[in-house]
Amino acid sequence: MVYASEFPPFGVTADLVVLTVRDEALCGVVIRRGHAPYKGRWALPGGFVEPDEDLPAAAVRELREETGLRPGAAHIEQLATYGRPGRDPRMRVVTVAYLALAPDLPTPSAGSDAADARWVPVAELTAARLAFDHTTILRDGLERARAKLEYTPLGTAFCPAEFTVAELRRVYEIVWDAPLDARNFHRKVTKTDGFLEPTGRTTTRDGGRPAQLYRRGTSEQLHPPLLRGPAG
Amino acid sequence: MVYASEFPPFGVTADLVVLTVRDEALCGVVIRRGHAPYKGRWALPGGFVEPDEDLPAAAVRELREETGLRPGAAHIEQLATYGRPGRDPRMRVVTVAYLALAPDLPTPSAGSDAADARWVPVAELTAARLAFDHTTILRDGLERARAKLEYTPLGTAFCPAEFTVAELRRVYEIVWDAPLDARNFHRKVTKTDGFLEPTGRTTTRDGGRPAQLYRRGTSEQLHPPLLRGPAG
DNA sequence: ACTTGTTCTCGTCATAATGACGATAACCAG
DNA sequence: CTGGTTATCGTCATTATGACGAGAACAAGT
Repeated sequence: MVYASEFPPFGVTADLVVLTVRDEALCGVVIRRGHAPYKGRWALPGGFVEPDEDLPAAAVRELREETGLRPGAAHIEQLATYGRPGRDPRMRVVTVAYLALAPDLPTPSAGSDAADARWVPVAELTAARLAFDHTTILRDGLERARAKLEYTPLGTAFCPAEFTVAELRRVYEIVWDAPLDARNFHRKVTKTDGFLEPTGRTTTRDGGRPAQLYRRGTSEQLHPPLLRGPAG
Repeated sequence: MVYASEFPPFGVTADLVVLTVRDEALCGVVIRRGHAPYKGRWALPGGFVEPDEDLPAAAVRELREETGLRPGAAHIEQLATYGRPGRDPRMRVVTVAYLALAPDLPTPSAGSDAADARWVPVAELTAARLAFDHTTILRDGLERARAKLEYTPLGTAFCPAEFTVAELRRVYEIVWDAPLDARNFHRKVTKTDGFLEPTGRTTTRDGGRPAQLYRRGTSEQLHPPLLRGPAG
């Protein structure tokens, strides 16, 4: 690999907005920074892309190294890229941000690098002053996640492999921070082709009458979408 | 600016998918490459980001330098970032791609760098073998543009400042490559709040009965969206 | 002046999707 | 067996959509 002198060298990092729904709140992963700059501040997990590493691979690697999460269950997609000069005081860095949506997994064992990784409710994170421009990245990730629930079945990425309609509805209510009518939601998700696939099994883990268990269907898009209010 | 040795240096470019509607076809800008690699092949306009330049600024600069287009009229947004190792045979390059939607402007005067910039129908471009992974980037840009027409008023970015409903409908038909019912389309766009703003003036440039002229409204999102068929 | 061709714009009707909400089913705990 | 809880189905009014009829308002030609 030759590095010509004709082009300015940039550092490139892959950072992640990792979201889950736990304890009735939408939470994101942050890690406590161990050294300057922004020492002691919360930051999104991430790090430099290696010389021969693909960008999605770097995101997955950082997710595993810094949070201990297995990428298998999570949905990961590219979010956006941030490169404002001065956003890293040390040098010119371009950050390719990824958005990961995961079911509620146990907090990673504080082994390896993941020592200070934590799930924190996003309400606290958006109010806090994160390192670098990570507050902006987090906000963009949140808006992307909220929008994606409208026209894709990705709400299921927050659920375990098998889940009930009510559990999926709680996901929507928590991510959108708005109450939904249980009966209309049930009608919508069960009648939209390809959204849910019944397993035949039932569960009573939510109390009350037993609920059907579903897994995610095959479609990538919802037709028609499940829209938030006109305020959206 | 210090370049620590601890991180691998990347080249960073800003490339553009520039789309317009002209002569009843969706067209994109390509330039003919003057030197290796891919000498003589069509490529998307773009180039290296400068050491103290913001990413959107680099995209706007490249657009102006390589195509002579004034960024004022166009809509520009970040598309995605491409960084697969080996995508540029010379060195490791990460490309931040931008999507630009512009009204039909005259072909740039073949002055400056824009000597070999051309508008080419996207049907030809997607079939051609563009330089690097630019075919992939172009496809992603096309899909983004098609999707954005559904739930934003960005179809107006392809129109001049004042336009008729029929002209906007032609944009939709050409971008989606599907016929639309003129009467239903008219009802939809004129009754969706914030989509169009009447100017009071009329025109007969399309022949037939004079048509109202509109400009773009203030809303950023369409509620409800203007969906393509369930085929998605 | 009148006809013809064109496009614009409004209206009608059936169907589909949505929001609001009643009612029943099926479990658990006491 | 009673009351509490949640799941699921159904009803009804409202809204959005797709298909299409019909008149309005121009230009061009006769």
